[in-house]
Amino acid sequence: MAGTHRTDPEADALELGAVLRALADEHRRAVMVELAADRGDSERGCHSFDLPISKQTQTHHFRVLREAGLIDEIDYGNRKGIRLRRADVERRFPGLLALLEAESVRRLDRATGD
Amino acid sequence: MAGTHRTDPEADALELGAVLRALADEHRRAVMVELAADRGDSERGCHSFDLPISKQTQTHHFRVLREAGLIDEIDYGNRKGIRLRRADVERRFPGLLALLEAESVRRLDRATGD
DNA sequence: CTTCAGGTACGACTTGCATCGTACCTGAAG
DNA sequence: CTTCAGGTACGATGCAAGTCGTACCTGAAG
Repeated sequence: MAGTHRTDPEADALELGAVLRALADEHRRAVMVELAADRGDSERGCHSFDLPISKQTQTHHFRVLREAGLIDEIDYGNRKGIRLRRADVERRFPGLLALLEAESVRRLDRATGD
Repeated sequence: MAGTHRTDPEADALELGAVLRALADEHRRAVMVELAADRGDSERGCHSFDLPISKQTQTHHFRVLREAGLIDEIDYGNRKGIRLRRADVERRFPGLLALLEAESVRRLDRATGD
């Protein structure tokens, strides 16, 4: 628990434009859909999303999500942790995470039986 | 009432990605914020949004909104009408329009007293 | 120490897209 | 008919952004 938390914008300073631009990208949205569906809000390694892109690009995407105020990045020096800012996002944009969670269900439905 | 309605995707075929990409643009989001705030859902001319862009670009933006399934375009040949697909959007993405309406309130607050 | 995996910084490349110029269409008004 | 405003089609342009290559840093394991 020696991680340094990096939280960019304050809770009530989140801008809708930045959030929507962040969610417009397919890979970033995939990350947010997974995070929104995990009700436990467990800290996740950025390696656990299986993104089909290079690690430099992943760094870029997680930075965008952090600067939009959607996630925290916990820096362990060597590793990095990702955590959804559920309370802040839900307070500023109530219902947004529910939309992403619904998308998760929709994807699972498409995966099993169509 | 001789307008030809142009409705692109069916109600349950709206894709979250297309919707978020459409809302990521500042001008398109301004249009949607106004539409979401108008509970009367009156048909509006695309001239009534005071967008600081050329008419060709406006044509482009309204096309994106229509293809995303957010609005209908009523073609009068000479003119054009814009109408929010409130019921369809609300059924497919419950809470989304509320987020946009909240943004409208936030903008009004910023305009009057900060 | 060396080695290695995870992550970042910087730069280059490429794609997407917002924007507009030109030309054309449509319907209404003179 | 002509004129004009609203709208579209097509192409060109400029900029933002996603992507990756190279190099470097950090901490853990041998």
